[in-house]
Amino acid sequence: MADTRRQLVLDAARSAFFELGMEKASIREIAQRAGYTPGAIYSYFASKEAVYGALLGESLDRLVEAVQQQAQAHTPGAPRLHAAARAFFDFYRDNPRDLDLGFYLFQGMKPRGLTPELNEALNARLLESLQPCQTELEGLGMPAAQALQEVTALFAHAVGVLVLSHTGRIRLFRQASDELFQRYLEQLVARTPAASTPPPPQSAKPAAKVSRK
Amino acid sequence: MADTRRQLVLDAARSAFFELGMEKASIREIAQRAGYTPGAIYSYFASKEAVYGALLGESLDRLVEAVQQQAQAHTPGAPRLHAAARAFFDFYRDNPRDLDLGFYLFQGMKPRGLTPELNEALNARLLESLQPCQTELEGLGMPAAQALQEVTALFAHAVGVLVLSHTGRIRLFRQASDELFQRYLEQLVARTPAASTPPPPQSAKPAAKVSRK
Amino acid sequence: MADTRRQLVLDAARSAFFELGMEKASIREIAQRAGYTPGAIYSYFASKEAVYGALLGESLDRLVEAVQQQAQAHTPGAPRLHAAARAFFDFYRDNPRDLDLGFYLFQGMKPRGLTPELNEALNARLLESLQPCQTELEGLGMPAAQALQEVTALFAHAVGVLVLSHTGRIRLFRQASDELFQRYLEQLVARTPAASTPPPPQSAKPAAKVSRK
Amino acid sequence: MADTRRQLVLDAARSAFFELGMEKASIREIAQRAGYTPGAIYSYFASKEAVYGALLGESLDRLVEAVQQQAQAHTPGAPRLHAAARAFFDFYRDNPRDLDLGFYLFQGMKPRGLTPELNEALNARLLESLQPCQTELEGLGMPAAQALQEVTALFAHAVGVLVLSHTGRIRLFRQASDELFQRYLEQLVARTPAASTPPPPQSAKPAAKVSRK
DNA sequence: CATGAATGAGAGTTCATTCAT
DNA sequence: GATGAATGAACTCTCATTCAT
Repeated sequence: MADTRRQLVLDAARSAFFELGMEKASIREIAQRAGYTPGAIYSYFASKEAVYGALLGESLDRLVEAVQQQAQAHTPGAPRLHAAARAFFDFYRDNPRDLDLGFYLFQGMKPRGLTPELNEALNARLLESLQPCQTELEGLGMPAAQALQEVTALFAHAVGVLVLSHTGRIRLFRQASDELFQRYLEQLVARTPAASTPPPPQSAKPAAKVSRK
Repeated sequence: MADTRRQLVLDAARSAFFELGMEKASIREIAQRAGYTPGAIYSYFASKEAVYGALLGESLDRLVEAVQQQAQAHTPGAPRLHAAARAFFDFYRDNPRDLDLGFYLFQGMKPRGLTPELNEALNARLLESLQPCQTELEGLGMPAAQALQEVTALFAHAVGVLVLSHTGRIRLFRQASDELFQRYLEQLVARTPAASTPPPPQSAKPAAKVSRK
Repeated sequence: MADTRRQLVLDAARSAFFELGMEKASIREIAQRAGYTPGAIYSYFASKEAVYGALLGESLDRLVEAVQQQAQAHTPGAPRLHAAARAFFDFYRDNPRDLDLGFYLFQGMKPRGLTPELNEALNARLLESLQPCQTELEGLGMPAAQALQEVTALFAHAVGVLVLSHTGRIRLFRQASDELFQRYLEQLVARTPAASTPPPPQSAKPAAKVSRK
Repeated sequence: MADTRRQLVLDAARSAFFELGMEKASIREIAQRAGYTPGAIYSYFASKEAVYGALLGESLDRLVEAVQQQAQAHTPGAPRLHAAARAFFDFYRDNPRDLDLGFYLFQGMKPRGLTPELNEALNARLLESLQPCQTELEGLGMPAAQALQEVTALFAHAVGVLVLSHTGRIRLFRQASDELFQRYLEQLVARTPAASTPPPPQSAKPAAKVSRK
């Protein structure tokens, strides 16, 4: 019951943020959309920043789910790597406000909203979203350390292309972001040992997890 | 004379922004640092957003100069490509506030600050900063169209790594941004036809310019 | 049973007030410390001001007890006068928040919290706390009317020194509050007729009570 | 010109505070009385607390002046001591809100409004208001150290009686504050060596100043 | 008796911007 | 060109209190 109403606030916050952007999505605006008075918001969240922390948490949940769903829908090996990486990219391409959310969190948030615990949880979800790529790269015979490097580079490339696309700067170069990312993916696979050879029999030992140790 | 004073305001704005960040660099603060009262700023700039537009223009000027200086200091071919690309990357790595400036422009700015004319000028400078890379890739035998693709990807990759680094997210992966970008550069050179072979005699025909036509 | 719970709330209120001061000791805070929700407080008290009224009642109870205990522990006459007066002074010196409580009542409270009945009860307790001083002064041969004057002055002096001490203003004068009050006491005794002569045989007629008639 | 308007704000603040008390004298209320919008107040004062700091400063100025004026109107010695001490007492008896002002400052103010410099200045004024009493006591042959003790005690007594009077508690004792304070003064003079004898010829050496060294 | 949810009023403060002088 | 004063709208957040359940 309380969760339902908290969700109501969160939905209002998301809609406000998606329509108006960060600057205009004030507590007043959120409250109004939720059918509340401003003070009521503080029954559910300790501060405005906390609202955005929760919003980002949701966003990352959706991301993780999108990636895992796509990964499971494909066979292991290069196809599944493609699927996972593209799912990550497509998620933000199709939901650019979720990208904004992530940027905002790490730029403007005050310590109160982004507690160490929340930060930890958000980081964990981010790593989780990239875990399928790591797993597949290792499944293709890439050593764990190198796979981690490649995943990081993949993440960076995706973010870069998305930012260019989101800010419209990519038009300067008359390039399409999809193709750009696609080409990067193909180059990555080309660099991967077993990618062009038939995949080895399913390894009994599970791939090393992406983790901060 | 008027230009001198406008520059004074701009210097004050830069120092305010670099020290205090976007949120705290108010018109009041800028005026005070320039030795003016708030109203006076509006003699030189139409709005706060216009100030930041001008600030970004300056920033891109410095970027272009940094890249060209590094490019000229090296021999043509792969070494010069490296130099130009790294100069681009290092500029933002060493001056993260300039990166913020670029992001801010495309996220928070009202139309009033980013007029089409200014936008045009800013775009032109951005392309100019990447022109040396384009030139070198073509010098290494890469067709102009493909070189443009690669420059775009290079730009995207740099931005992605910089964002990861700037937001601290790269620590999650225990990776160093310099190495990450360096590796990308090496892969790019490896993909380039004449890069490992001795450079062909200086082409009489100048490389196609990066442009929006 | 209901009294027990009311006492629970009162204990929570006292701890909140003593730790956080008047401004920060909100109904929310009190409720939380009592293990209740804010609304529940209103089952026991009509308003926040009423809580503080009750708190002050308790405080005065403790004061009366402290004074009486000290007075009984000494022989009648000047020593017992000293003991009673000092007990009054020391109570507030050692518990400055109780002093705040008294001030708050007469400065910020709305009529609702300080009903005439409560006011009556609080006044009665205050007079009770000073009764031992009155009794002793009369025991020393001072006429009742004059003793009342002296008790009033003693009360005023104690309050004055306490306020100076509590607000730190006494430091301006490089004086110690204890000595200041002690000197006043000694002067009072010196003014009292029989104070230096042996006390007369215990009067059969009890001393006139401090009262508002 | 700016000073005139600052004074306007200060007058509005004083009237708001005197009529409504501290709690209800909000920035909005002050601004309205001054004919301003709330934001305009911050052109003159850094914070609400700063307004009250200035208000107290004014109050102490009036106090100092009242005391000095009364002192100069009387002959030196016991009469002038009486005059100065009574002027101090009467000032707060007749302007009880000024007493509130002083209490508020040292109880609730945040550091921002009560800077060390302001605190210093306020303390200096307070000492200044008591200086005439110190001077007269020394003129009556009292050693400087003892005179300081007596001035402190006098100050404390005055404050105590004023508080009792202001909070109405004095009625409990059916005493009049004026008489109470008057009697204290007479006792003080009686304790003073040369007070009943004709005053000595004007001392060439000026009396030691009340100071914190 | 107690909850939990919500209100409504108000708090202090900030800031880009305007405009008469 | 520059000032200085002021606006007006917004901001986040706090809190005593109410009331249906």
